[in-house]
Amino acid sequence: MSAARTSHPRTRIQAKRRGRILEAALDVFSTHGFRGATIDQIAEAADMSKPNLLYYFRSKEAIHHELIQRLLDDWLQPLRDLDPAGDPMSELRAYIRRKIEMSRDFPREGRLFTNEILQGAPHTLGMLRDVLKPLVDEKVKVIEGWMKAGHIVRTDPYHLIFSLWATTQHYADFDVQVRAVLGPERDGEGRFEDAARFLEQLYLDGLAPRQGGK
Amino acid sequence: MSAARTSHPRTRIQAKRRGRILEAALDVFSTHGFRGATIDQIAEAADMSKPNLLYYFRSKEAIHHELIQRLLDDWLQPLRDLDPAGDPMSELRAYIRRKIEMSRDFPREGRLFTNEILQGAPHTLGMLRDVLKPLVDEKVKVIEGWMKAGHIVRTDPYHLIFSLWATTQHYADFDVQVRAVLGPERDGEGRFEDAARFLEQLYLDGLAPRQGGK
DNA sequence: GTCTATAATGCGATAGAC
DNA sequence: GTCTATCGCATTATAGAC
Repeated sequence: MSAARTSHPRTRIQAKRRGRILEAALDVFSTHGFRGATIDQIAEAADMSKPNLLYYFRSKEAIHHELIQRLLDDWLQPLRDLDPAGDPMSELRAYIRRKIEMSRDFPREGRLFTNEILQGAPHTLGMLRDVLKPLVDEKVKVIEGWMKAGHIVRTDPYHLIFSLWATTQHYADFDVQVRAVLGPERDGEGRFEDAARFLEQLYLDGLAPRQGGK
Repeated sequence: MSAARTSHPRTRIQAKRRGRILEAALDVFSTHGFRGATIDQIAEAADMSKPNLLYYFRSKEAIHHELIQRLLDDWLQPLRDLDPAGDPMSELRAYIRRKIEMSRDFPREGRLFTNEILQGAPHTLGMLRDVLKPLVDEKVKVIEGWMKAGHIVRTDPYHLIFSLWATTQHYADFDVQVRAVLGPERDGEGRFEDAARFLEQLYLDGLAPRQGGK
């Protein structure tokens, strides 16, 4: 069969090999960026020859494109899960927990996106407008609802979301720096738990309605 | 004279040309990363030929190295300026303001560092340990002093600093995303002022000592 | 489907004239 | 100091045998 290069492989064996390539590509793209990554590196990581890899994907760009598309949905799931009917403080706490867990368990995915955005989102700008912005706009309305109901203090909901993204994503993107600063004496997975606790305190205290109520 | 390649050019004309190269290189490295940048691009941006550029710098890596070294000091200045004798809330507010202004006025410098850290700090790891960590350790002690004196709530000072870095740096690194989400209707330099106000509110309210005491 | 070989281009760096 | 020309290697992608 000669349909290996389509996005929808017909056979199980093709799906499996494409999956192995994507897994290897995630490794390489996330640490070297798109241009810094080479097909050779990806092929070696996927344990196959370069021409063989290019039998499954038309080009380096095609691999990157499919990777971005597949991962964006997962990446936004915590924000999608923000429940308008839930208790605001519990929802925020759950969101922070989920995002910190993702930085701990899937740092490569985060770095892939950061690399992409940092370089001006050349392959992703359309998705930012068509997928990301509508979702954020929707959740901003949820947050504004909580503010009007007096459950959390009034503030700029867009910048609140940016701030949540930035603080949680930091532990994936700047992992090297975080570990260098914490030093060997505090090295270990505990930093993620410490981060979650700190961020819960910061956001939950910072957003709790004031007693005096303005 | 044949000393153009040393780090300390003797003549004014050499310093000027090297400066023009570094300015162009900042542009290119900050948007494409080290490996994504080409000497051709830098040379064109500096309006000189590639061999001419390589007369002033031994190699692509030498340009990058000097850029990182020159900028790190500026980059850490706001943290250095954190005054143990100052009012904690005013010091934090000033720090946030300074960092947001830097993201607005010097976004390329921020992206240069983020690119570098994201890729595992291959050229910078030593500086993180020798320069960054000692400075952070020193300022952590300052913050701990404020906590013990009851001026701000007790929390993890390392993660507080990470959080401040992440939230302020976000507006340089993720500028494309921020603008895509805010949309054309909120596009304009106002986003930096909005960000500063939001962050002041978050941190100052979140860190203010509770009325009931601990 | 997978391989070896190689085409085609991009890129860092140098040679050598002026 | 600056240029044109070019070397040498890396890298993307393809050709064609098996």
